[in-house]
Amino acid sequence: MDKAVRESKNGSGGAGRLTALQEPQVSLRSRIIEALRRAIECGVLAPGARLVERELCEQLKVSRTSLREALGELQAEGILSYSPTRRLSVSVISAADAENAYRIRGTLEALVVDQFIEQASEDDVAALIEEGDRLKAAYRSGDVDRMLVAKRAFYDRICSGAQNTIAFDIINRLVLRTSGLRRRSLQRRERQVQSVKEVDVLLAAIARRDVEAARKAALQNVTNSARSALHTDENVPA
Amino acid sequence: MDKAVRESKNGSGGAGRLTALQEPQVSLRSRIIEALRRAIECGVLAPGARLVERELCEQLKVSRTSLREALGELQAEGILSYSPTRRLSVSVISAADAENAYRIRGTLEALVVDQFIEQASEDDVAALIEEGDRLKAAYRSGDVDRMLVAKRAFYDRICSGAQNTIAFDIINRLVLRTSGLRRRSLQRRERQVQSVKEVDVLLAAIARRDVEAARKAALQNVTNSARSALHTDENVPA
DNA sequence: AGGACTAATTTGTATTACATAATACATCTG
DNA sequence: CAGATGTATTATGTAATACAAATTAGTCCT
Repeated sequence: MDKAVRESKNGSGGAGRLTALQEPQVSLRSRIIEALRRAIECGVLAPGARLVERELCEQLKVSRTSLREALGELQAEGILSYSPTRRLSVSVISAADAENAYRIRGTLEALVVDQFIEQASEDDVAALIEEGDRLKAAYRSGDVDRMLVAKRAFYDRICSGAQNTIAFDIINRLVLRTSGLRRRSLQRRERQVQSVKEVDVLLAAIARRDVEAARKAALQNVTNSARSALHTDENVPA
Repeated sequence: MDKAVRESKNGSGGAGRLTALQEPQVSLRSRIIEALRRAIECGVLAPGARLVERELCEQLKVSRTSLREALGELQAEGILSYSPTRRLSVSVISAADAENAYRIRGTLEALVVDQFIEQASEDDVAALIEEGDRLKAAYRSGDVDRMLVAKRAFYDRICSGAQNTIAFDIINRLVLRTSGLRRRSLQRRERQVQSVKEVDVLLAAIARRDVEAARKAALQNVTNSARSALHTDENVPA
């Protein structure tokens, strides 16, 4: 999944030779999926929101055939779901499932961090640190969308350094599934500050190739996210 | 994914109350997916095999529309993939990816086993042990298909006892992705014998609610599977 | 208001169509 | 004849249309 993201990191082309043009055209389906995903991640389509095929077709200006292929995929991913009565809506993740999603993410992130340290070159580490700077900048900016993008890029670096694309895909899926919850928690300044610190701790551990510390940092990171997202004061509006 | 599997475990209905009839009709799409998945798992469609839409339509007797929806889903799951030249085929998993898949499975299984011990009732444990018996019987029978089914049922029990459906889905996906490799290794008698032992160790640990031992057993189990599947003597035909 | 009947939507599936891309096959040229 | 070029065939991506079955909304009746 997320082929687009992965393919976009083309190596530096040597001058004098033509490089194959990647993605002559991203398939419409991918673009629809991308659009919907973004909409969900950004909260344009809130959890629970009902989706009507015809409307989406009109808004996206695509045929129902293509739309449905995209919807099918998102449903397979679990971020859309059909009610018993066949109505499609953005999945509302239960607290229990969210808890599980976070737990799984925790183990997975610990795993890839481990692999990263084991396999990454010095350059990879440097690149990751740089990506980390961008991530921190995003947190400081307070712009949630930017955080989401930066965070994903950060993961991407770790996973590709760890040479574990599968984990990347799974993590991304999990993240998306909890994006409904995440959003609010990411908006809280204190969480942002905390996140910056966490990134620092993690990067420091990675930089000195301290597997144990890094695993712990990764796990802690997710644990905190979970806590912040889950038992967030639901009574904010009160 | 695998909605069908999940929905089929309806709780015991108290007498005197009507239970909603589940799955009034499994959608055609699900059935197509199921058929293709089984074909892949059983090796009817070997890794690398090319798939032609029209042919599949004819064989399955469904419209291209429906077929494509199914194909899309399987592709999203990673068990089918498009070549850069748009040819669809059963994914051939690289050794590196397989290694990762197994590693991830290892951590996930350790996690759910942990959760199982933490949350399962005595009944759940009893049910799991029973399921384990069936699994062992399957291993002893030497019938690979039966093993696959039993193994999945076993996982299902663990995950539902652990109340972690998400993990179940992910594990299933991973299993499917490596099914090409698995098959051969499952056929080897020694592996079967070994598997029976492993199940016993795991169940024993779970029965006495020994988290550490159980985690270790689960992890060991996957590690062994991986070893058996991966560095399997490729030179069998030689 | 409560209930039954009808009309309008929505979804699942199928068919047909067509442009573009990919492959196989035939031809030409040196 | 090898290699290159052109052409026919097949496959895929996307759209449009159709229609039955299920669902929902709306209307009318009492």
